[in-house]
Amino acid sequence: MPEPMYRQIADELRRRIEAGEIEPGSKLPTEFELRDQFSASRNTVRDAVRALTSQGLVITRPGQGSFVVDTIIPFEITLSRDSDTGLGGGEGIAYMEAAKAQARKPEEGALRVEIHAATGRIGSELQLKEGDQVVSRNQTLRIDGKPWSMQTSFYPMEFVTKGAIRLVQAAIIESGSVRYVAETLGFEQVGYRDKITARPPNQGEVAFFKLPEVGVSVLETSRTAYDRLARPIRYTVTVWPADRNHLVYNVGDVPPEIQGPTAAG
Amino acid sequence: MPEPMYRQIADELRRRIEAGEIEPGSKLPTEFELRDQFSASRNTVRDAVRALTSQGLVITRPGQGSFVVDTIIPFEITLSRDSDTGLGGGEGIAYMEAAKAQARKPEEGALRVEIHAATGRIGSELQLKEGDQVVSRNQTLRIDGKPWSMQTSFYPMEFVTKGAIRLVQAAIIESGSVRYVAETLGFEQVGYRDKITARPPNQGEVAFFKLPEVGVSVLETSRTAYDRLARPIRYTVTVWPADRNHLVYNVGDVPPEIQGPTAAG
DNA sequence: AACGATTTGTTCGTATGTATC
DNA sequence: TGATACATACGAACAAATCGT
Repeated sequence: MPEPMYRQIADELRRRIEAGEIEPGSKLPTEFELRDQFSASRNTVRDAVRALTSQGLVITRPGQGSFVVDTIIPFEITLSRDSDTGLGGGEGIAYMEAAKAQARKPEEGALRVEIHAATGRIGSELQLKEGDQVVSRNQTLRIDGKPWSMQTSFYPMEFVTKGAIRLVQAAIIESGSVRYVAETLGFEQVGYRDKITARPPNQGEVAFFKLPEVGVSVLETSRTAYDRLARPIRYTVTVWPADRNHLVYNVGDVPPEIQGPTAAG
Repeated sequence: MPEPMYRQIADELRRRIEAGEIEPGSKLPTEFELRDQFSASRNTVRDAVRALTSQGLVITRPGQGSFVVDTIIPFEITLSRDSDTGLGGGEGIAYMEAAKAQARKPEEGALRVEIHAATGRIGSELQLKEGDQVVSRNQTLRIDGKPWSMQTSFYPMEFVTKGAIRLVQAAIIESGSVRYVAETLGFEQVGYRDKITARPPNQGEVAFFKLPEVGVSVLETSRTAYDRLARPIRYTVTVWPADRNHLVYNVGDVPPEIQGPTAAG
């Protein structure tokens, strides 16, 4: 009894997929056909197909069938600072520009502004006291009509009372929030620390990004930005479905990329 | 019929876990107990528990039970260049030092050296011609006895024939491969580009890292390093289980972190 | 718009295997 | 060795989504 039957079936199907016998986007045999092919019960072949979905190789669609996942051309987003503009990568404007450069059509979703008490991570990263308030500015981004990323920035509420009024308005700040805070309050962003992790999507992310419930991870970046006096001025959390986003950091002297992601194939 | 029963059960169990009614590391009721509690069949409660495992909330152990996942203190590894040493973060020596700084005990696994034809991504990133050879140097790293990361570096075989003989020897280069190549051949690394993605672990990674088959993602970083003349001198792929690793990049002027990851809690 | 056929999703019952204590 | 608990496997029935007629 080396391997359970459902694994043997899964391995054989994976072999067929990787050998190109079943092409990306095409339909697998139905569960009843697989049942006959492998002389197993329907439940057992379902276990096999589920093993493949959990590895991100296959998706199932009720009423239609099971399909080999279609290859998505990932969007490469550079999160290190652009040496020309000096802007941080990956946020608002920079993201939009990067998308256009890769011949994609970006759209910004509605901006949602909220005020909360600074809790846990947000409070400690912004070095706030217990009970201090923060403004959160949440925005979604789509590329070519597909939901692509979800970003929430947190600012100390003190920034608003000190004059950065537009932070609490649910309207996009055209020049960019970073520049707005610098011009209004004099807090000039000189650097940031990004922390990156990956995890399965939660229920809200599954719904928003239309992800399968298993087989696709999300990347989460959290960025703390600092001003010249090493004070934290912003904390931004971004969620990126890993099937359509690759994050890029350039460190030191790096030649420009020859082409978009298609060239790297 | 809003939600299928197994989802309702999963949601209720998730609620209990998140409310702290079932603590991290502790045992869930057995499948038979859950069957009685929820008046469902054993198969249905199994579906519920599987939903939780696929979200990384629970692990099941044959003969023992199902357990709420234990919180792992993630290891934070800075991949941007250290401004003092000028070395790239995350590799060999730098990784070991970072681990020690976080009061962890790092160990290096055996080094595996192989020679291959440069295919696909490796060939294009190193700008090699069809049929050119590459040296791969693969190494695993453990922290506190647990497998932590797996790294493979690729160098053009030409480097060896030009004198960097130690690249094909299965022995650790104490001073670091980067410095060795610089000293031997004069290819001094001045920068690198990291591309980061996340995906479900493959079978080999599940086995090596002892990961559950669902619920944990791996981060994959691929680094192309360049010399002063913008020539690629190295391509390194590293796999990091996301449950125990956070990647960090510092961009611009960033104050040092006050403490290890425990402080950020 | 309605219906039937197809295909996956959900639920149950049952039996047996395997890992752990 | 036995008891416990999860894993695998099969069979069956009905539900729900999709598609074409």
